[in-house]
Amino acid sequence: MKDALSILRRCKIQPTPQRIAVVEYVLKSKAHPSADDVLSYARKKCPTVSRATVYNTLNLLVEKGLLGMQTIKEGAVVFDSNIEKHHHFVDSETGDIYDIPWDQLEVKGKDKLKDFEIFEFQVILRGRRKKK
Amino acid sequence: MKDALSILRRCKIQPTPQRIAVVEYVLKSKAHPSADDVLSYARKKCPTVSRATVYNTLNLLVEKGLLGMQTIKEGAVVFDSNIEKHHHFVDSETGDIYDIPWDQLEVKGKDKLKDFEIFEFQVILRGRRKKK
DNA sequence: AATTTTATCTTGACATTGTCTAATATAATA
DNA sequence: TATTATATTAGACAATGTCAAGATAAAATT
Repeated sequence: MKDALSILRRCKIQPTPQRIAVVEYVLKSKAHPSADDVLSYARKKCPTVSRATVYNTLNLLVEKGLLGMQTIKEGAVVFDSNIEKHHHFVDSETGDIYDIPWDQLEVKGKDKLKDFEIFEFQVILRGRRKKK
Repeated sequence: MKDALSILRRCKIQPTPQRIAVVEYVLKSKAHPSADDVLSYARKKCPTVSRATVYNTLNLLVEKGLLGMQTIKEGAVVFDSNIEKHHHFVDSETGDIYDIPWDQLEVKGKDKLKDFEIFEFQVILRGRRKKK
């Protein structure tokens, strides 16, 4: 029940060869592919698939909750005159970014991550800023 | 002692009108400007300043530790077939992204952030993956 | 089956973010 | 002043993403 076709059907997304190619790759991959990675793969199965279709399909999958989307990679950067360590809160509506003082949050459990040597970390929160 | 000129001198960055314009804006702004925001402002003071110079200067400031840099905004996105909640670890050398199971980390203190209504959050860690 | 309607795809144009190079300008040094 | 080193510029380029218009295909209706 994990083939691309039935996944699409189950989510009421009309299956097409293009969408199947996208889903096959993206839902199996344990890496974190970029849209362009997906495009490259999809073109192997479906050489005429267009960039727009890949983007549309990925967005569809995200809307349906089948796929997560993370803005971790570089590509759009903002600068921060506050060079104290701090966390960030992003207003989902406006995109505004607020600094959260470092000592307001505590992250426990990092020392249990044996596979990783941690240079730095931060908490990113998203939501809505309350009006005063 | 907080004017752009002395800041640049103190850090042994040769002051130029272009750099001063960049520093003035970026070190005072409490918002989180993008490179393009900085460019726009810098051109008010220094109409001929080029995109390259702004980028160069921002990178210089980051290298010297005068400025923080965050990749929070959208612009380059990766997708994630793991739709369970989880945190992320980014390998600083390779750029590889690893999922950290949700229950491995705990973030305390969120309820003290009275000004914000939190829809979601995650911890982003950066460092080096240990080889086995 | 034929036609209309609807959904999907493609192409190509465009915007944004960022890097790079070659040429020029400026400053520092001898 | 002549030389050298450092900064700046313009423009080309690449990557990521959005959008609109027309072409295609599928579904629904008659």
